[in-house]
Amino acid sequence: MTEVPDENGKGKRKPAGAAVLQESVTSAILRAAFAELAETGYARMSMDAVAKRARVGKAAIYRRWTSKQDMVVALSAQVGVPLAEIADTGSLRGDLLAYLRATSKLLRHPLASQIVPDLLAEGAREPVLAQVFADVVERPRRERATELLQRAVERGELPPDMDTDLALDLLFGPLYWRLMVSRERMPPGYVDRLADTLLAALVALPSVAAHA
Amino acid sequence: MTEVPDENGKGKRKPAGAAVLQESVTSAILRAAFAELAETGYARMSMDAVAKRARVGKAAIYRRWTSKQDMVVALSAQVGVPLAEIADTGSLRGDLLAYLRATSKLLRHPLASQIVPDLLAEGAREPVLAQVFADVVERPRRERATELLQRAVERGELPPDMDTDLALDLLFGPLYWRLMVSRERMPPGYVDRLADTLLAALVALPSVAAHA
DNA sequence: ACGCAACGGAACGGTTGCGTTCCGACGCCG
DNA sequence: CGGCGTCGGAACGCAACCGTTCCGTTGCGT
Repeated sequence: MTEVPDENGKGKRKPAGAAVLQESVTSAILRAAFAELAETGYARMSMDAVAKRARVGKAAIYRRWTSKQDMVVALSAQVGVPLAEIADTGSLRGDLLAYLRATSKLLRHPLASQIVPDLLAEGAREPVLAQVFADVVERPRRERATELLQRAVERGELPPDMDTDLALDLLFGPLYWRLMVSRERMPPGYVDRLADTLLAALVALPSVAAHA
Repeated sequence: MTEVPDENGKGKRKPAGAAVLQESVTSAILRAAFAELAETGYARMSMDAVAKRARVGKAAIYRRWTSKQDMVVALSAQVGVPLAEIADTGSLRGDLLAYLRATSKLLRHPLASQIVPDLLAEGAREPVLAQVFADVVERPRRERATELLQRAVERGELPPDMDTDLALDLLFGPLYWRLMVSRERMPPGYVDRLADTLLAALVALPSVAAHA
């Protein structure tokens, strides 16, 4: 159900459409759905609007996916994967900065910044959305960040019995709060100061066993 | 437009309804809208459903508010205000713990935890929702937390030139991330460990002027 | 005792959306 | 060169929702 057909199936066609040259119908639909999702939100997004924006008949959409939900799930799966790379810069502080900068750039993306909170909220009602979001965004990010912390432990920059669970919340939380919830602008040097503060917080982190 | 009429207008009535005894029509509507908002989400919430759940005619709703948006704004304004109290326990650590516990309890409320992210996401498209959310939830919280930090400065627990902006993100972010985004359960002692870590982070906070 | 005002409930017209179906056009593949 | 499959587009039936209007009922204030 969820599979996205390869670009160009058996029956190929030349561009044909007016403006969108050289683009397959499938990718035109997904691109339109992405934009529409950002503008309108999942709940209000209409398939007619997607078809219209993609200069496509609705039949072309339902030939590929069985429903709006199915299409959005496929779209999320395709978009979510490539955004989970974190570089190894050789030091914890460098890795932190790289991660914070990458995340900040991502969360400032005009489309993503609208879609992420929307799908997150909708996920509370449509479990399949929450699932794909967890699998395709949340988990990869968490894994990359865990590797980042593990590298610091191996370098001796962090203690081995560190509370990873809490550390991850410290990495993700403040930046997400500022950019997605509070939505205030970041003053110059904000990311650098955040990195320094997180550095201090991480080395002061109680071990997993600590209870008070 | 937004004003909520006093309980019981000129033409009073006894309960009349079946189950909901002793409850004014207005509060029955708001209660139903709150529940419906949590279940369905703002975009999908229907006025018919609210009326039905409140055992009320739709006319009774539109006699009070002009639209769904108007009603939700009034509802948010009424609910949002009382949740911004933070105690003065005499020490920064005590205040932090009190704040974290209070917030954690609030964000675990089954209705609020559904409504908050939903209205937040919707606020990106309906500015009036974002506005009321900022005025009625965000700003009061921010003010209380600023007072918390200010008290710590006066006690000498934090430096006076602290970067308040960054400090607030550290206070709000991790807990919000865990409870609203990641939505994983909090292991025993989590809040205490978070408080200790934040304590360390706050004293290590660079001053406002610092750039690297 | 009476009238007024708000009540619950049902129905309205108009709009919107979903998912399906049908159409004529067009390109590729054999 | 002829047929097959997909194309864009329009229309369909059906359901839901909005906001309004009307109805007969019910209780409070005078």
